Amino acid sequence: MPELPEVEVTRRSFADAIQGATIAHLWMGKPLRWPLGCAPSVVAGRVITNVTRRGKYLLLHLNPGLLMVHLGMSGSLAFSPAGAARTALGTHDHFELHTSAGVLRLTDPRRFGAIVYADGLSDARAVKLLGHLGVEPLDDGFEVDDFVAAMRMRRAPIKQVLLAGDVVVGVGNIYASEALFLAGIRPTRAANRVAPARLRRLHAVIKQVLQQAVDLGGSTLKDFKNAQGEHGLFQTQSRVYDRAGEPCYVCQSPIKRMVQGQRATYYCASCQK
DNA sequence: AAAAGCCCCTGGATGC
DNA sequence: TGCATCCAGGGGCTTT
Repeated sequence: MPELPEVEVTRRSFADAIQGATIAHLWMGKPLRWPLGCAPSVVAGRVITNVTRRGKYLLLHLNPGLLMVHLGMSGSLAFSPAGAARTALGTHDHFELHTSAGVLRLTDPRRFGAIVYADGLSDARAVKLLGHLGVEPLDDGFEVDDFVAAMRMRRAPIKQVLLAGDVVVGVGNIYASEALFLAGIRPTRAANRVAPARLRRLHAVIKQVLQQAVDLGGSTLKDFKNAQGEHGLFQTQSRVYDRAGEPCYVCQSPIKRMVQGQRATYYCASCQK
């Protein structure tokens, strides 16, 4: 589910509401991808000072401490303001953070998601999850010359390099296919065999497509909703993702589907070289 | 160092 | 209707 746009849309949908709140109680249901890393009672009484995002991780900054939230493939968060009615816990609800401002709940059927506590960003547990991440594509630090240089060092298929997240973060399976289409690059092409001019174009369209997706509230393929329960609209704008056999909007040839690294890739064989 | 596979898990869609 | 198979927004870990 959640790539950078969905995670960012989720963040914006509850960050202001929960900022400044005091944690009353943390509840964990079935095990997620990793253990929380502390006793749930450890965070009780702490204040949530801010909610930020790094790649596809949401970071709840506590005073003191840090809760790293990852939505995996099927996770979503829901925020219920204090006093508002909320549904009973369901089979797939595996985390709740009760605060003075309301309750933040994680629903994650597949349980690839995670909630991990660290003492701070320099804590080993945070470094392990965040330390290797590449640059943020929507920040000023996403510099075109650095991007081109980094891609020129990699021999793997360019789509896999995008997904790996160590050059640039947040580009997942949907937006990798979309960006490569917009840049006219075949997903299987070795990154170091892509002409610099096309890499520069790729740099531009990564920013463009991610920003567009954020503006549209993300992609809702099956079940994505932000923390206010609203779904996204980007999927209606996708040029290639999930369009196998349908005509390319540019040249009318049928969009192709293939598998790279156990993930589906969509592309136009005519527009992408 | 980098690349390629392997899993973790559940549910929905599809096919026989 | 029932059962088997395939597929799904991720990514750390292990092996080459």
